[in-house]
Amino acid sequence: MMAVQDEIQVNYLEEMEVDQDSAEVKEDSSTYYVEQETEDNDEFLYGATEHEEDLTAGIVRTASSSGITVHTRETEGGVTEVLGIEDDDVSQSGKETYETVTIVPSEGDSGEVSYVLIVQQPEDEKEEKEDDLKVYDFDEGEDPNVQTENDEEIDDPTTKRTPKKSQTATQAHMCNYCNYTSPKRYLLSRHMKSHSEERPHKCSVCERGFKTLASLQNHVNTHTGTKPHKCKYCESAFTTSGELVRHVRYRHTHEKPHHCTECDYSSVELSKLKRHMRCHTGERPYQCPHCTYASPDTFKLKRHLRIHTGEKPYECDICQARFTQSNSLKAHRLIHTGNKPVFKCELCPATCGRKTDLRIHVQKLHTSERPLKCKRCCKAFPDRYTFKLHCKTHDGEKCFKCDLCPYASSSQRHLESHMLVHTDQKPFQCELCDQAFRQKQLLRRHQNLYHNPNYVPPQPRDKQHECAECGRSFRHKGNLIRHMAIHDPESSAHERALALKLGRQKRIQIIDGQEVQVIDDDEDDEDSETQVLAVEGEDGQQYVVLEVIQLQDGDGTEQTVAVVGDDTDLSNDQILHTDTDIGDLHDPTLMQDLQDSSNGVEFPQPMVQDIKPRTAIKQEIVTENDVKNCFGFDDDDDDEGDDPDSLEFFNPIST
DNA sequence: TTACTTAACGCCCTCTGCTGGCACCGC
DNA sequence: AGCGGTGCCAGCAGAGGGCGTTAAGTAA
Repeated sequence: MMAVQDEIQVNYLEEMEVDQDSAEVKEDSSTYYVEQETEDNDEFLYGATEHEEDLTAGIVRTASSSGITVHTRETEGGVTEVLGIEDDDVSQSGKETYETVTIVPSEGDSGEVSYVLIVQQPEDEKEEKEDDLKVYDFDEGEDPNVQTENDEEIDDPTTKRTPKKSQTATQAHMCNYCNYTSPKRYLLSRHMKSHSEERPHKCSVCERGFKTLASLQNHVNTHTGTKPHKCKYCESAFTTSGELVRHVRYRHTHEKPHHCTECDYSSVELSKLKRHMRCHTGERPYQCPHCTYASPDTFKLKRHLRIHTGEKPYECDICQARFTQSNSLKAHRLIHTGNKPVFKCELCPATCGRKTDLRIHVQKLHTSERPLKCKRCCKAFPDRYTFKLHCKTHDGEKCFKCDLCPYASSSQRHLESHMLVHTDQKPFQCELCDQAFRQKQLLRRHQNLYHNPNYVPPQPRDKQHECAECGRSFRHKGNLIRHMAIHDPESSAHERALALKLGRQKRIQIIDGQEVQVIDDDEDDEDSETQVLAVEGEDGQQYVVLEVIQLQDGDGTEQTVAVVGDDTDLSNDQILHTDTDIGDLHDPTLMQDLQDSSNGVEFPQPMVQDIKPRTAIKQEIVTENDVKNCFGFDDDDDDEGDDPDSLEFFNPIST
């Protein structure tokens, strides 16, 4: 800090300091932030206004804050030069106060380079200012210890040096270390204690020292628990009367004399209002040394620094998880206690664990900028929730109808897949052979079967559907339902109706004068294995039933037929070409997809298309006897030997 | 000169809101 | 299997409340 002294001797006008790290320009107790320059040359300006102009000599910037405007210039060498400082109030009054300043590098004790800002006063003000300064001038012959303290005070960015402008040189008693003056000698004497680190009044309990007897007495009271100032509204008690008064204002009278001029905020303490004002000005005096974050107060900076230090002072006593903030721990603890609050949505049955999540829920599901239109029926809905509710009304309804044939589906995806039949497109081409498919899963299954030697078909499922009457178990719910008819023969029609109502769809029906239900599968189970049936055709050839379709006779009556496949070249006119070949039977997942996508397809007549070896499916009318003969059908599936789920059994290649 | 009051600083706390990662679920 | 929607959770920051401490003002 001797550099300061030297400069003061030469050009003793007014000293300011610019710390290199924060580029912080301080004048007395007010702090003006000129600019912050980080390692990556990002620049931050904490001021109400900013002006930047490129000049050949460098970049000139203007930053304003708290009624003071600071003009700086960055030269080519990266040196920031403060050109001048303006008092906005004075400037507005028309009085020119533009000052010339220079920045002098100064090496501090810590090794960090600071800058001393020397402000050049205009000549006409200089004399008057110097007269004033004489009043507060430092005595060069002061005790060197005292001088050191003063240096530390200047180095400390939090140190305030508040001149009392109202005080004049006519007051008799003046402090030699600061601008304090007092008409009373004792007051100055008392004030001088603030400059001294001497603490003559020692606590007998903890040996801590205090400057005044009153301070010691208050401290001793903390040891003894003596709190003489008791609140008349509650049980609280305090060591000083000031604490009690403030407490009463905070807790009981809610008297808030300090009002914000920008908003309706008011506070008990002025310091709180000052802190509050930073949210209006955007002032962030506390710069993080590790990143670009700057905080409006010390606590936030301290809290923020934990990110860099990794400090997590809050530990869960149950699971030892650690947190940087106390409230994070508090929220975490609720997981263990089970006392999680439940925030119920007023607009739907949804509940959330936290208020903020409920708000997001309402935002996402119950607010929408524009109405949502149902693609199926074109109705519009105000938000996502009502839209989703509406969509459920379409469940089971085949809203997606083909324009070229009577096909209808409950899903847009299925309709799109179906349309490939009309366009004869097969977008999924096998890269290892010339096979192509209409569906992605068909290609995948094909590649597994023919190009992947490591492919292992999934295991058949357990028999999870048990009859409550006799204890027999079935793999498929449909079989159980059918089985239940044994116990109550009169209920079959009702059960079928119920099954249909529940959305379960019959996979195979043999129409031969009378309806025979062969097998159902679990529509509600995505993992359900496909019911694959084998039948024997009129030519004695065994066929595998791949799918069941509805046909219309000439008289308009519907007939259900089974689509079957074999491993032979087919030349029958009534051949339904699909992407499926016999190998499909190895892949139950694929078969499920196939049946899902073809279920309910209404073909006015069979479609005859190109036939390729191993990709042709022969369509046959199969009879009940065909099926029964083929299966040795005994009306249940609890025997592995005749289990229609058994792919091996139904694989025509293996037979 | 003393004792009390007031102002100011600073620390710690809570409440709140936003964000992003993650897991789960349904399509 | 992939993807989007959704809820849960941790991390983090903004804002403000409450109080301990100290210094300055002031009346007795």
